[in-house]
Amino acid sequence: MEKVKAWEKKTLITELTQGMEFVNRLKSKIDPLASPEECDLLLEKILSSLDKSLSILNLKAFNVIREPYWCSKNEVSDLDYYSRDQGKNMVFKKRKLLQQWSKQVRISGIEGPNYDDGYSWRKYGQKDILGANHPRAYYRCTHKNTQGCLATKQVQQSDEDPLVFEVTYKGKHNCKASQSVDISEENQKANYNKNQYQLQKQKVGNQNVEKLNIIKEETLSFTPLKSESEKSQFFANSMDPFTSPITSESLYLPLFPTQEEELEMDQILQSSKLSHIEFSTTPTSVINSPFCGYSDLSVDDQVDNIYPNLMIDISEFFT
DNA sequence: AAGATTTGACCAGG
DNA sequence: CCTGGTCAAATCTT
Repeated sequence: MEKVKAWEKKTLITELTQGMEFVNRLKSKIDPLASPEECDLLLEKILSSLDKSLSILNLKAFNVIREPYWCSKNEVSDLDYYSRDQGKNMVFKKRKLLQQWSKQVRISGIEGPNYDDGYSWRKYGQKDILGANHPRAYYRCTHKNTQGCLATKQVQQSDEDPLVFEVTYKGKHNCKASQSVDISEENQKANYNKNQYQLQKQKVGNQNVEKLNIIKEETLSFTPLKSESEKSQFFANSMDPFTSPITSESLYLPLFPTQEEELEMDQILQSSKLSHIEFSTTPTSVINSPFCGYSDLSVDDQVDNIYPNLMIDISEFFT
């Protein structure tokens, strides 16, 4: 127990210190020589540090607040940034961006990309990606033509772990079908079971029987990725605690706790006074969140709204 | 026959 | 010119 607390404390301090450093670096970058890309990257790093810190405090508020999945329209978000006009003067600009976010899905078996996430997709392309062992598949919402739904997703098998599929969603569903989709927890379980059944059916049909169970689905990032360069950086840096973007499971993955530490951490979480809270580690719970993107409420207000009886005592992290 | 997938061609951005 | 994303004709599946 104490060991994990020490580890949490150390990580928390590291993250906050890191965040401060990024803020200072950003502060020094806001001069005529800094590029908007540099500033964007630093901002993402700052948010990442704060998010990780919150995760360590067992308070994943940002994962709920920043989750764009539940928005009903295919909105584009504005990215504010500084650029230069032709006279090389710094000017303030807004860029329209299609919101996108990614997650990783771990399964067993070879049918990973076909797992059921509650929406119906139509594959429209596949591409070999430079430096990747596996091709990237492109899907769009089945209802694009009938209802003009612009949601798309990309699925790519991980190089490091063939059981992991990286899924990047772009845009949000505005089709009727998606709005009526019930992605409650029970329904998700049903989807998983259905998936398992289909996998087994297919494999048996191929005379290649093996145990096919969905081991785990884990959301690694629901962060809206604001540019292609950041997106490519996400995967490149996803195991780097200092450059990876905000991740809902960043508490675990980038910091490489030992198995023993992970086990103890689970015990802590289970015995914790916060353990009754269901955190949004899958779209299942996230999707029922009343929040959509950023709101005018402060973080405190939003947390209070989600968990009205939540009392957080962080002193134990510093004992 | 209708809908979904495959795959080479095309296109835009860097 | 290279790369990633999309298109669309051919093919496959239901």
